[in-house]
Amino acid sequence: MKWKFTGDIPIYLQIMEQMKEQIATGTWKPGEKLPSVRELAVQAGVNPNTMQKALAELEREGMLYSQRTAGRFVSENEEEMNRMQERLVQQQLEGFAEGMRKLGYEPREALAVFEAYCSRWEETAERRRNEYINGMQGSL
Amino acid sequence: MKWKFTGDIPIYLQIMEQMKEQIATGTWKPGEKLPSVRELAVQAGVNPNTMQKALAELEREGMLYSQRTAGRFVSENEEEMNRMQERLVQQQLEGFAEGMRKLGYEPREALAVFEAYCSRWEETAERRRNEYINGMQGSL
Amino acid sequence: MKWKFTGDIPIYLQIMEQMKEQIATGTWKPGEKLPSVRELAVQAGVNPNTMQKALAELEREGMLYSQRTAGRFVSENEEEMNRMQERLVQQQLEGFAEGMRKLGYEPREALAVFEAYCSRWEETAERRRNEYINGMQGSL
Amino acid sequence: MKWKFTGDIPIYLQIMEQMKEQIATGTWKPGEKLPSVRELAVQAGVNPNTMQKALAELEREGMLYSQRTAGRFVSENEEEMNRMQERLVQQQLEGFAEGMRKLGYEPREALAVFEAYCSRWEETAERRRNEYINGMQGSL
DNA sequence: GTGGTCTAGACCACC
DNA sequence: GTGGTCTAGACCACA
Repeated sequence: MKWKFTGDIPIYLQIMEQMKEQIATGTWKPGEKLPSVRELAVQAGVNPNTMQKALAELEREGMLYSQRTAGRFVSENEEEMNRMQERLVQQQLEGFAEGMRKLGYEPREALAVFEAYCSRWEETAERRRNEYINGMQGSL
Repeated sequence: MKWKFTGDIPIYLQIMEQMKEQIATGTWKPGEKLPSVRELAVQAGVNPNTMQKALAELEREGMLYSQRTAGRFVSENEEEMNRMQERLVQQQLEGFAEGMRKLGYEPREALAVFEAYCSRWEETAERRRNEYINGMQGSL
Repeated sequence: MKWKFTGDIPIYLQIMEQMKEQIATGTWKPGEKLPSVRELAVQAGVNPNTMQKALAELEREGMLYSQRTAGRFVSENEEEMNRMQERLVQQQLEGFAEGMRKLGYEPREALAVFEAYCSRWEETAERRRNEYINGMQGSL
Repeated sequence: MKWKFTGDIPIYLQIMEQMKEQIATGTWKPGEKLPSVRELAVQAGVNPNTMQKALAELEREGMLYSQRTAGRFVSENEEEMNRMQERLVQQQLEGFAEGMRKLGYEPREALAVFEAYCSRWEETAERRRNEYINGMQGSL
């Protein structure tokens, strides 16, 4: 696991976010055992207190559970995890819709704008891919 | 202008956000004179210093300009304002795409999900409209 | 006389500066009679109080003198004017030397840098002149 | 660090200027940790808020960066700092050229005048040095 | 009356 | 102990 922090957001929040990402994308599987707090803290280069706070918070949110003697694990309660995931997605959607509304866009308009954004994004991704391939060929 | 603050974000940032909304949606027109710092502070129920900080920051961002003895005005530089608006939209788009990516969604997938969200939203809006009409009829 | 004001410096100071420039460059000659305060204020588009303050200040500095009934005049005391001019120049020199010193430049180094600046300046001026001439020719 | 303030310029601007000087002349090195806001405020004899404002502004300009719980540091981005330095020099040059222009001097003329100023300055410096040496000898 | 600056003193989240 | 935010209240130059 790679950790990267920016200066102006509480570190424990950044840790939580990055852990959620690991779980959502399946890098960390349900039931998997986490390293100890101390080890994680060392890996991340943060104060153990800070790591502890992040894990405790994630536990409160139901993403992790701890067995007093055996360590901490990614939650296995699939239903719970799904509900969690769904809630996060819902938050994203509402946040985006609300943000765009404040800028004067109706949901459908926001949708159109985001569609355009996706197209632009795919285009550049495509271009990069080609450049990468050409670069490879050039190096032969 | 109505002000509403939540406890966990600096007030001056919330003021800035709400003012941007007023300008983006055209409630405040370019060139329009704002109430004095003191008056705005009273309206919002915050300390003049806090309001001052929010306004100064918005000024730094180019949304407002001040004439030291005459008051503060919404920026008239239309081009600048458009660029501002565009930047805010871009931020929304990128924030949403990034947020969804962290939840395991590719941009196109996020688009589909948001499309579904829009449909749901329109449906409820439609339903509410009908209920409203029916309610009206019922009250006759 | 053309007036141009920027927002973040007291207007009366800007008036003073621009008047000094007029006098230093000989646009206004010693002994020349100035328009009335009211007229100047109208020309400059400022409050008569503001213009009055600027003129009073210039008078205090010895650049103008007023005859109660006849109006205000540019000072004729040549010696005084020369001393004034010299003082202003001295201020510029010292200010520049001090500013550069704070940036780590000895006077001689500052001189060299300014020499380079002059060369650059002349170059662009030259280029602009040529472009102007060519533009003229092109329009024939 | 010694602090000295004059009454007619906002204190926080004077603080900024003096800090820039410290950094430009290398008294404060890139990456170096600054004393805490409170301590600096005490040293300078100003209110912590005032010091905070000055530091925040310098941070906005990229001369400093802060880690919320560890303290404030001089920026390490050397390239950025060089650009900063260059910009300050450029400001000095343009300010001087413009100031002299208003007094009726073309850039080259200003250069000549400044050259004379440098010579005078070196002369007095030389004289002072000799007096100092003689004083030393005299005191034997 | 306007924006701007400053002081004094407080509280907070974070590490 | 650190930076950051906020309040309450004051003063100033300017128009």
